[in-house]
Order: sequence, then structure tokens, then C-alpha cells
Amino acid sequence: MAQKSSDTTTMPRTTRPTMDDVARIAKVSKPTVSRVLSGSPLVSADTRERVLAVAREQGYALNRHAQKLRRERANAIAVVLDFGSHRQGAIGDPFIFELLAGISEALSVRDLDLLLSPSGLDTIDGFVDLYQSRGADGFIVLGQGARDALLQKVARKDIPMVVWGAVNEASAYCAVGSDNSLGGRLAGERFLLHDRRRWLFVGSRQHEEIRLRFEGLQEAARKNSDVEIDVLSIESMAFSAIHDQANAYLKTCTVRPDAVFAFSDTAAMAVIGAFSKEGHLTPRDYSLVGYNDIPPAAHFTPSITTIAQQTGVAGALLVEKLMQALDGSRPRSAMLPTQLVTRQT
Amino acid sequence: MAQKSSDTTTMPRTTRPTMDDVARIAKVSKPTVSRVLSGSPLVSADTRERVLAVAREQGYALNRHAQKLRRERANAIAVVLDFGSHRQGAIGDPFIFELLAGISEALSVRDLDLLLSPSGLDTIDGFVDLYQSRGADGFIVLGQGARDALLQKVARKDIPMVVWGAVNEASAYCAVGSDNSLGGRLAGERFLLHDRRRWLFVGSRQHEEIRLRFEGLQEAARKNSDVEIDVLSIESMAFSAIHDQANAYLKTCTVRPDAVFAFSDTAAMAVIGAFSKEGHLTPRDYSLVGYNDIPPAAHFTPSITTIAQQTGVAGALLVEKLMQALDGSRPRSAMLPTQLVTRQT
DNA sequence: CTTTGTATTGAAATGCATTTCATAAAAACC
DNA sequence: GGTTTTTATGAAATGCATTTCAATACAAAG
Repeated sequence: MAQKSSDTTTMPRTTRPTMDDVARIAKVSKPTVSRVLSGSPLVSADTRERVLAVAREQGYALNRHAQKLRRERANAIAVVLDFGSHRQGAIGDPFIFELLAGISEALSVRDLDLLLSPSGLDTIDGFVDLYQSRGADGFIVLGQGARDALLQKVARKDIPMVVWGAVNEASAYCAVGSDNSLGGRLAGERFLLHDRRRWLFVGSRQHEEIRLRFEGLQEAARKNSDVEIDVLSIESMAFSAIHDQANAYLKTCTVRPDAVFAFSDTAAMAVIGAFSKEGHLTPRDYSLVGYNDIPPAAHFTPSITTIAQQTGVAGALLVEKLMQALDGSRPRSAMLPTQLVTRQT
Repeated sequence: MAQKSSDTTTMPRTTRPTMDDVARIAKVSKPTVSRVLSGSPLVSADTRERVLAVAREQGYALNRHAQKLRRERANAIAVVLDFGSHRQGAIGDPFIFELLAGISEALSVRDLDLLLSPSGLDTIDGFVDLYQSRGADGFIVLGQGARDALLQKVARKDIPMVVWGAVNEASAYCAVGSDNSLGGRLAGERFLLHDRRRWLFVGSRQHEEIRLRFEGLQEAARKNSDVEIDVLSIESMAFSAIHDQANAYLKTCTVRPDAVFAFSDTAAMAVIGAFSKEGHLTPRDYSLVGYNDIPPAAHFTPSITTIAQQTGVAGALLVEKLMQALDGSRPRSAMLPTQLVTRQT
């Protein structure tokens, strides 16, 4: 008698209950349990109740891996982030953080998991493997940085992906980003308004997004033939490195700039600090425009004039585009407007 | 003839190859392929080569869900983060970001996936379900904030978890955090050194970590009976909200504070801005100590005196403790030292 | 030449949920 | 009452890799 299969609830179970157990105890079949749990309308109301009750009292939790295996999708999106360039007292720009928060929320709503910066995504094989092995259904890449070539390859493999960064129609992938060139133009126009002629651009043009800002700045410059633009090319994103570079620049330049356009507010702060040490002050001696409009920018002394991006919608938009890609369509790239926020500098 | 099962490589496959396919083509059994792929030493060198070659040429990628199902572990850690309080132009403190970067790296090294803030973790059931359904092998919670009660419950369910935040020996879970009370004391000692008597503490004592800092401050205050401490209790983490609250405080207080201890550097910046509008300046009129030593703090004008935490090791330590928990042991909580970084304020 | 050990390899069982297809029962229609 | 639909449910096939256990082959030892 005691030999029969463990078909009663009398014994405290040693192993987690499976869907079979729930089915047996609720006196229904496995498919029915499955249907109840995934909210299918194909079950009668009281069967549903019964199953749910049993599931609860048995402390049943379905095995996500079995589910994912069978459904053939991960229900997860990998978000790729270059921590490297955002760490080490670096441009841990609140900006990226907000983007991430927006994405996290948008994915949550759709009940998708967010896999943060899985390893191995520095090669095309890494992407392909993670995708094929069903580790992630799609990718959101934050900032194409210097790895545009890699991303182009990924896109050509038909791996669902959207990228936050420079929007380039020639690109194989869908990008969402701010109108960087407009941002540059807005900065330039402000400089013109203040009659500034010796402009300094601070940032690395290796980054597509930043290059576009520079181009926007140049465009504005063309409106007045007297304007000259110099470039301080940033190598490290570390705050203190930027500070030091800016300081060195000021010491060695022949003519001091009367306008500075920095690729981020954080960088702008570094520049202000570095320049003020040499007695070169904003807004007295030069105009300054930053980028991102991070909260402290408004309260810095002096408060920083900056270019604001629409972080709020960015995350949601990225996710929305990715959903389209998952549905097999080819989402169009999108460009979000930028705005000049005028402050003391 | 064409009826035979698809056992040749002649036809381009329409479906992804499975381990069976690789085994068949390499003329070995499935277990052998499995062993090769997981680096088992139980295979001869040339079998290994052959299998790897076939796997590569077939573009084989093993199905992670099948693997996880069989192995009965997710190989993933959920990192819980309250974006809510770090968003909306809020205290997107670079600090949390650095912590996250450290964790990400430490997990990477151990080949564990990082699940960022999965939804549903605002209830005990959410935790239990994610854990039981094998969505995550363990949890790292960043900042216990106001949800300590929830975390205590989670810990009692024997769910592997470590928390960044206040270290409390009475707690059921393992916590890693800075010595907040020391941080408070250091700030207080600085105030004493500068002969400040009317101190203002800015922060919400709802948060355990912040409450400890306040207690440290009080402790220092006891060394001089003249000292009085007032508290500006922050409700919203939003930068501008803090700014406004600080401004309102200064306008209505009977005696202006000559020392301010803020719960974060970002908050400190908000205070500086708010106070300076009323002509109350640091370091002239009051001493100020912030918290976290975020990069801009050093370059703010004036540069901010602050309490530095050891962000660098924090992430790695959290992960290490969690690994211990996964191995079934009960890791001890750990407290990291804090340091006063003296600057202009 | 037999025994014992070692190195490789495979058959079969296992982990667990979803989906297709078929069937039974109940309801609706003529 | 008989037939067609609709509704509810189950049997069996499927997704795929890992692990245990047994078996074979071959070398070393006695």
C-alpha cells in the first residue's frame, strides 16, 4: 500500500511541486494548469479557482527555464552599457542612469527581464551566441561610442537591436538619439549672440554623437567668418583627467578661448574648475555651454547653460522600437529634439 | 530514399542545430558533446577537437534554458535598485552607479548574469516567486531605504541575499555598508574644529543609513555642550525639492546654521545653491560636509568637504558575500571605513 | 596470461512546461 | 429528436542539455 506513487499530500514534500503535482492534486490535467497559470480563457471559472487554490497552497512556482525552453524565447532584453567609460570617478553621468531607469520601467511594464551588460558582448560572436542560445531576445545598446563597426555587423546578422546614440540614416541599425547637431548649433548660436569669437570644443570626436555636436557648432560658426574653433580632444572620461587636460590647455594656448562647448555637464564642471584656477572665469571671460542638463548643473556656481535632452521619453522609445524589431519589422530611427537651457554661463 | 530522417549535412538546415545534431555529425554521443562544451577533462583530446570543429561549423549554440532547467540554477543574480528614488532629476547619485558597475564586473568574472531590478520585488511573494521559479539564484539589494521590514522577511525565507546599506547586527540578513556612524562623527568633529555650534542635519532619518549618520553627528556634538543640532528632514530626493526645502528653511529659521551636514554631495550642492541665494555663504558663514565624494564635489565652487565611501571594493565585496550565501553559509555583515575628505567648505 | 585499474564513451533517465490534436460534454439550432 | 457548434479538458509530442550508471577498451601490474 505504502508502495504506491506519492499521490497524497499527507507527506510534507521534500522536493518543489511541479505542474504535474498541482494537476494531480487539483484533479485536472497538466495542460489545464498551464492554461490557468497563463491566463488562458479556455478554462471554466471553477476549474480556474480550484487550480489556483491548489497552486497557492502547495507553494507552487513554475520553473521559468522549462517555460522559456518550451516557448523558445527568453523574455529578456540585454542592455549593453560601457561601464568602463562611466566608472572610475568618471562621467557617471546621471544622464545614462536616467536612461537606464526609463528602459527598466518600460521593460517591466511588458514583463521582460533586463539583463544588464552581459559579458562577452565586445565581439560579434558574443552577440550571436547570446542571441542564439536564447539568452536574450534583443539588445539595447547605450551609446555606440567607438564600437560602431561592431554594431553594424550585429545588425546585419538580423539580431533585434536598437541603439541610443547618433542617428545616421546610412546605418544598418535602428538608432534613437538626440539631435546632436542641433545641440551644437544651439550652443554656437548662443556664442554668436554673446559675440564670442574664439571657441573651444571639448570632447572626443571619435564618438559619433559628439562629432555631430561639433559639426553643429561648426555650422553655426559659419555664420560669422571671424569665428575660430579649437578642439580639446578628451581621451579619458575620468573627471580629473578632463580637469587636468583643460588646465594644461589653458596654460599652453596662444589665445584664451572666450567660449567653451563641453560634451557633458560633468565635463563642463571640470573645465570651469580648471580654468578658474588660472583666473579665467565664466561668464566674465568666456561663455560656456554643457550638455545633458543634469540636476547639479542648475545649482553649480555659476549655474551652467546647457543642452537638455529628452531623457524622459528616451527609454520608453528605445523599448518601443525594440518591440517592433522583435515583431519582425524594421523600426525607423528617431531623433529627439534638444533644447538650450540658458543659465549664468 | 529522401524519406530518411534528416541525417546528412547536405541540406541547409532550417532549424537551429541541437546538441544531438552536433553529436551525430561528430559521430559521438550527446553526453560527450556536453562534456566537451563544459570543459570536462573526461574526453580525449582529439574527440574534443572534432566536436568543437563540428560545433563551430554548424554554428551551434547551446540552449541556455535547457541547460538551466537541467542544472537547476539560473546562473543569474537579481540586483534590486529603487530607481524611483534615483530618478526624476533626482539623486541619480553617481555613487549608486559605481556600486552597480562594481557588482556587474564581479558577476561577470564569475560568469553570472545580472538581472536588473526585476519587477514584483516590492512584496515578499515577489521575492519568493522569483527565487523559487529559479529566475535568480540570489539577490543583491542596493539601499534598504524604507523597506527594511520586507527584507527581514525575505531573509527569514532563507533566500540568498545581501544588502548594501546600514549594517545592523540584529538584522536577519547580511549587510555590507559604510560605517555611517563614523561618517557622522567625522563631520561633527570637523564642525567642532571650526568652532561651529548651530548644526543642521539635512536628510531623512527614515533611511536607516542616514539615521546612523545623524547619530554619529550627535555623538560628536556631545563633546561640546553648546552645540545644538537642527534637522531638515528631506522628503523628496529630487534635487530641486531639496533646494526649495533648504531655501525655505533658511528663510524661516530663527538662527542661521553655521554648519551643515548633508546626506549626499548632490544634496550639499542643492543646499549651497539655496543658501547662497539668501547670502548665506560657505565656508564664510557655515561649514559644510557632504557625503559620497562624487567627482564633481572636488570641482564645485567652493569645493565640497565630504565623506568618502569605498565604492571600489563595495561591489566586489557584496558579490563575494553573496557567493558565500549561495554556498549555504551565512556570511557576516561587513562595515567599510569612511574617510573625511577636506576641501574648501 | 589473468587481474586490476584507468581512460573514454554511450544509453537512458531526468529536469518541467506548452502546444497541437483529439475527444467528450454541453449548448444551440433546425 | 437529431445535428451542428461551442466549450472544456486531456494524451502525447516537443523543446534541449546534463547526469548517473554501465560498458568497453586498453594499459599496467602480478
